Amino acid sequence: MGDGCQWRKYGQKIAKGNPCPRAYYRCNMGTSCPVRKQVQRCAVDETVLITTYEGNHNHSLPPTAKSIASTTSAALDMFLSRSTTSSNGTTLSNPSFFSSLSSSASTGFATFYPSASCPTVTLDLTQNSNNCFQFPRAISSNHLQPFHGYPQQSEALYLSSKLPNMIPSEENLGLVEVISAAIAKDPSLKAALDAVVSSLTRDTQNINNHCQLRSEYDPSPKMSEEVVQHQLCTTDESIQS
DNA sequence: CGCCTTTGACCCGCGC
DNA sequence: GCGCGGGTCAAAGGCG
Repeated sequence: MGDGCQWRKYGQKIAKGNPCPRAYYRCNMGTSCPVRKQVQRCAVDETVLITTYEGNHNHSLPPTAKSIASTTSAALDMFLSRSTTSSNGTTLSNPSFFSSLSSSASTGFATFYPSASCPTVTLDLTQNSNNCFQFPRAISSNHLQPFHGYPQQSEALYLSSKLPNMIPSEENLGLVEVISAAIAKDPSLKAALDAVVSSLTRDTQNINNHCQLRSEYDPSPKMSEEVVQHQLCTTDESIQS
C-alpha cells in the first residue's frame, strides 16, 4: 500500500507461525532517515496486510504521508484522551474499552493484538479504494505518544489494511457495530472523530470520500444500543476470565 | 550503469 | 553454553 513515502527494501524473513514472508523497509526519502517499516500478510487472512512503522522521519513529508500521520496522531489523541480520564488513574487506556475493540479485531477482520508493553495503534485501512488513501478507522491503541512524523521518541505504529473491494463484508460488521456502540456511549469519542475527519478534509481533494467517511462514523448502530452494550459487557467478562 | 530486490549469512537477544 | 528466532547486512542478480 502506498503511504506517500519512498521505501527501500533491505530484508525479508519468514517468521515462525506465519508462512507469509515479512519484508523490511527503510525510509528512502531523507538522508539517514531512521524510519523503518515491516510488512507482512496476516496468517489467518492473507488479504490483510500488517504494516509496522518504527521511528520518526527527520525530513518533511509529502501531503499523503502527512495525512496519514495526522490521522494517526488524532486517533492516538482520541484514545489517549480516554486514558487520561479513566477512573483508575492509570496511564494506559480504559481496559474495558480496549478489550471490546481487541475482541472485535480477533474476529479475523484485523488479527493483530497490541501488547501493553509496546506502544501501538492499530488502524483499519479497508476503506482504501481507487488507489486513493482514505481515512482509516482506529481499532485500538495503547500508544502513549502521538505520531506526527517528526523527531520525537522512538515509537511503533501498527497499521493493518485489506485489499480494495473486500468490504463491506459480514466478517467486519461486528467491528462496525462495536465501534458504533463505543461512539454512542461516549459523545467525546464522536467529537474526536469529527475533528479528525474535519482535519483530513483540509488535506484531501476527494470530498466524496469525506462524505462516505462521515456516514461510516454515523453513530446509528444496526443493533439496539442495549443489545450492543450487553455484548460489550459479555466480551469484557470473557476476556477478563 | 545505477538503482532496487532478492536471499543467504551473520549478529544479537532470549529462553532453557 | 546452546539453540532458536527475529532483525540486519551485503553480495549477486534483475531491470529500466
